[in-house]
Amino acid sequence: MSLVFASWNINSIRQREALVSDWLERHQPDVLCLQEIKCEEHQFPAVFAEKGYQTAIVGQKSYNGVAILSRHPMNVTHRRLPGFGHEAARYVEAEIQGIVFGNLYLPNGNSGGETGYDIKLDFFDALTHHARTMLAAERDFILLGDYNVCPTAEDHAPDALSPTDSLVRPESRAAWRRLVWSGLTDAQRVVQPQGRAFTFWDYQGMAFQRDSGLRIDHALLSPRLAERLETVQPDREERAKNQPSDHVPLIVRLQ
DNA sequence: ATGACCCCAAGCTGGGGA
Repeated sequence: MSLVFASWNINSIRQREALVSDWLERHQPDVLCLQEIKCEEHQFPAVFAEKGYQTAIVGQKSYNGVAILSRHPMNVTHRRLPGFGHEAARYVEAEIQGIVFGNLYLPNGNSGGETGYDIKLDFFDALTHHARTMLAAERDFILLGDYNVCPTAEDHAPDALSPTDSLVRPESRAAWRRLVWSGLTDAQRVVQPQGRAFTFWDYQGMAFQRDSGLRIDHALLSPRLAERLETVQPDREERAKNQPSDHVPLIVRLQ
């Protein structure tokens, strides 16, 4: 039996309800993790529940917000990232089919000066601690979402970012490596060790047409799940749709 | 040096995004 799940920063679920509905019809994933839903729970479209998906929504007004849609029974385990002391709606976690799905929207870090950037590193520290706790307990888990980090120079087009951008700052990349090297597997880099696998293209400057993109949406797998990995694919077609999100779904299939 | 694009809450402008 295979399991298909995806991560998608949707940049307002209310603006893109129809796009997501259409995508779900065509792909029929077991689980879809959304970020930047940009609404409160009571504003989240009802259509997904009507289609038979269970929903776990952690929202707030205007900004951030994450949600998990699941075809299977779901047990919500966290509505905030343990150890992260900020109120923003950036993490929701649920156990589905014996697997823990941690759906995260990591702070961008470019706003609010160094104080704002430190919040990004704080989130990374808390996430790494949480991952190590689950590794020690030998849980099967996936940490997926918008990490707002390009792990290496191959993960952004040469002209896509300033060298001082928080997505490529050395401290951001070091924090990423500390997390991954705790014992997790970057799914995309198993099926495609090198080269471009962008998941984001800016709205400005014809970035998609020029393929001036970033790889910032990631799925990290615990050891046993890494053994089951079949395919990983950013769904680039979605970026060519009318009024798309600036991110595309990252689709993962496990055996 | 500035704006570019898009979303949101407000309210016709500004913050945040990446």
